[in-house]
Amino acid sequence: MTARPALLWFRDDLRLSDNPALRAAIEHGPLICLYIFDMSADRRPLGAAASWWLSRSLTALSEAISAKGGELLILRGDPAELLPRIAHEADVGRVAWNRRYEGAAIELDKALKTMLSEAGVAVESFNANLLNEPWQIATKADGPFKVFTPYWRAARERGEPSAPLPAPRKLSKASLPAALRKQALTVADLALEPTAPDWASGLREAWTPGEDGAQERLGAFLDETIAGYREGRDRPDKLSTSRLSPHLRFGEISPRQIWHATQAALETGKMLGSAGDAEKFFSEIGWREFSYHLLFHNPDLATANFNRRFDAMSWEKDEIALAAWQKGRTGYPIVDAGMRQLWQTGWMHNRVRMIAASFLIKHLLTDWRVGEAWFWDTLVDADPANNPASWQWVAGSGADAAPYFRIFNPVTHGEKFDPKGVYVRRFVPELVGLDDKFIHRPWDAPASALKQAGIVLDRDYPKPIIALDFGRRRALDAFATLRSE
DNA sequence: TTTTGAGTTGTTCGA
DNA sequence: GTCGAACAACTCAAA
Repeated sequence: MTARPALLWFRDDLRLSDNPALRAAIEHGPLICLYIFDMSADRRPLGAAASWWLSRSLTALSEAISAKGGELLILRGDPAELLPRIAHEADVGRVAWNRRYEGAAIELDKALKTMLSEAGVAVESFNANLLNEPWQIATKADGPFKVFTPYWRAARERGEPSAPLPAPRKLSKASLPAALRKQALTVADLALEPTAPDWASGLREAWTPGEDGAQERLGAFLDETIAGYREGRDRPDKLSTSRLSPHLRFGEISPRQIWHATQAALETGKMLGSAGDAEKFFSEIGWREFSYHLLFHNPDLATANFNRRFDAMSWEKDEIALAAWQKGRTGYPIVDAGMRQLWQTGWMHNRVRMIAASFLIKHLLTDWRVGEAWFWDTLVDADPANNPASWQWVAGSGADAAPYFRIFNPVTHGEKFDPKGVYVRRFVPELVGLDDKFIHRPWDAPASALKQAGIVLDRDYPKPIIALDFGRRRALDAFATLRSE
């Protein structure tokens, strides 16, 4: 009698190394590797850019599994219906997965655990994607943290994260019943990549989705980029960030792996960065952890104000201004460069995300959820925790939020963080010839400078869609109404 | 229970 | 150009 197969359900953990569910599953007999493209309306669907990434990442995963003798089974539908059926048809004895933290995903996983257990299937779940489970970090009063610094201090006091697991050398392949095999899809069948029009060329140039691509990027970051990270991370004109966010989003690399690789590079002296650079990098990983902590304790983080006082806010609904922001035609070069970088590459530098988000929320007085939804659709790293937590932070409705009177000035920020306009010129080519002095405020440029650059305002590049002092004043007044009393 | 120190990422104004 | 102060209280987390 042969052992019943074990089923590994891949979700946001598209890797073979440091994958605890995978390790648990291969200990018992033949293996079924499964990915389900979730079609249920109960879960938030992926945005377009993330769908593109998923397509590439699944291809990479499928190839990596095949290279080790296994096979990735891809299906489409509702996991609540599919998983119990597969377990039954394939006589699965054990199911393993790595945990997710969105409210709807937790609900689904709980329900499945019950269903499968009642059907005589052993179910195991693991932490693969966080240094600490959200519930493992708590205040002395046993509550959730609402401020990053004490959260991160408490997390650090738990000590070093455990060592990452190696990838299995070989994978076995369970035989599938014919009925199930007939439903198997290829990645191409999922049709996640755009065709007409094909808007993904900039994404293909910028990224290599998949576990190998993630490890390469980490290696390059630790070999070179991390030097000066502490200050350099704020400079969009330099490639000074890790750009690991989409790899983390899909679990192609784990924070444990990042932590230990960074620590090892630091200790062997191979790294150009200082201990201070590494510490800053760790704290950015910490912000991701904090966002998951917030999401776990506030499942409606993407839809409801963390600070309920903001429910009384009356936002503007200006479709024309919103479209200008989305297309990168606000007339503020740093905002427009960011929004176009997002559109072209599926990613935006963190500093510019804050500037662009602040502009939408404060100067255009737009509900943060509108911006969150746009980023969700256009970011390859659109993350269920980071994205809403960060938008709420900028809005002032979130945990540990900036005081309401902090309204980023896109001109000052541009001049501070992109002093030569290198970033602006990269993504707003119509301003290429404009003098550095006016690159962040073309409307101030004298006629001669515009003429020399071959720019006619409102023909080649828009005049500002809103005056900064007007927008700032309006936002301050609107936010003032939310104060107590 | 009360107190105390502290809190990612800012802006503007006036000396 | 540079620097400090004002902005406006508020909430969190621990002692």
